[in-house]
Amino acid sequence: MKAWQEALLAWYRQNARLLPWRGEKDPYRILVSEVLLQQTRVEQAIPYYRRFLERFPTLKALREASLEEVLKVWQGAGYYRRAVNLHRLAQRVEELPPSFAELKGLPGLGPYTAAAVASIAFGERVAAVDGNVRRVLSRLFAQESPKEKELFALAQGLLPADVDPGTWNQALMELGAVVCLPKNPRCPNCPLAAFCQGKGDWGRYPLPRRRKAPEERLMALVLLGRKGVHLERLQGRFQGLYGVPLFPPEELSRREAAFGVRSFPLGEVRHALTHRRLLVEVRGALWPGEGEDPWKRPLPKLMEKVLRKALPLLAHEGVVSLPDAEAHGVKPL
DNA sequence: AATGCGGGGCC
DNA sequence: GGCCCAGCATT
Repeated sequence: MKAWQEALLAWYRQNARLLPWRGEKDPYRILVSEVLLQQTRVEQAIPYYRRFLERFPTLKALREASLEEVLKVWQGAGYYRRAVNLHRLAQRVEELPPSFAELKGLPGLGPYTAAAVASIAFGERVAAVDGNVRRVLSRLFAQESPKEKELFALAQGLLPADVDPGTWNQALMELGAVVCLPKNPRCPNCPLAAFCQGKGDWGRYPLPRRRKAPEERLMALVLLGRKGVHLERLQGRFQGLYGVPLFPPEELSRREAAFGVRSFPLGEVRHALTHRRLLVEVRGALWPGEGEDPWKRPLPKLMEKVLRKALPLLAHEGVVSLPDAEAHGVKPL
């Protein structure tokens, strides 16, 4: 084993954060943690990890739950396909297969998550390359734009013999998460500083690829019926969750005609996604249908904003219960 | 290889 | 406001 590998492992033994899934043996619980951690910071994932496992403690419990129930627990965590895929996975297999190759075929498990579960839960010697590992290795070996395949081959070759692969993978990720940071890396505190070829100008490794999120204009139509708001199951973006009709502005007249209403403006809502800046004009109308209480459904954050903007309409005749809304963090204007 | 998919924290 | 996060699926 090389000196830098010893240094990393020694650092990890001393500095590993105490996280709920550290030391966990149950492969299912490790899987849940890894899926929740996809593109999600540790601090954000922890409460969902606890909530999810309290409600679905085993693969069997998850399998027997309804998708909507699963989404309700996932509400707020984002990337809702992860929840859908986890639910599908539970239907697909009785138990988690103990190998990287088999795990990688399951819904929602790509190369990273399959490798993470295989190495951490089952001890398989396979490298798990996430954004942290990519950044750490890019800097350590001064690689500006390493390709994914090369990076995996490199990481695979770096797995030390006689070290638990799950521990090694986590040590590399931990370093990236708390020392080898994207913006302000703490090189003076880094156990690998003496070995790092990219330390001088860390900004080059890896080279950031920039793109700015374009703006997208949409309209949201809040229809207030006798018993509440008209909700649809959303398609595409926010798939599986619920919300009011959301569409491009040019569809307004067609939508109004379909519902038999004339709408009026309630205000604008801005919502930033990673690759889009949404500018949503919220419109409302009284509608002869029934509708329902929206706060009982899994809603994306955008729809919470839309409904908050529509609060003056919702308060109309007290059809929608404001206490329910406030329980969801919605405050009157 | 590029794009869509959430939400939150940090600068 | 931009950037990034223990990525995956689709094209």
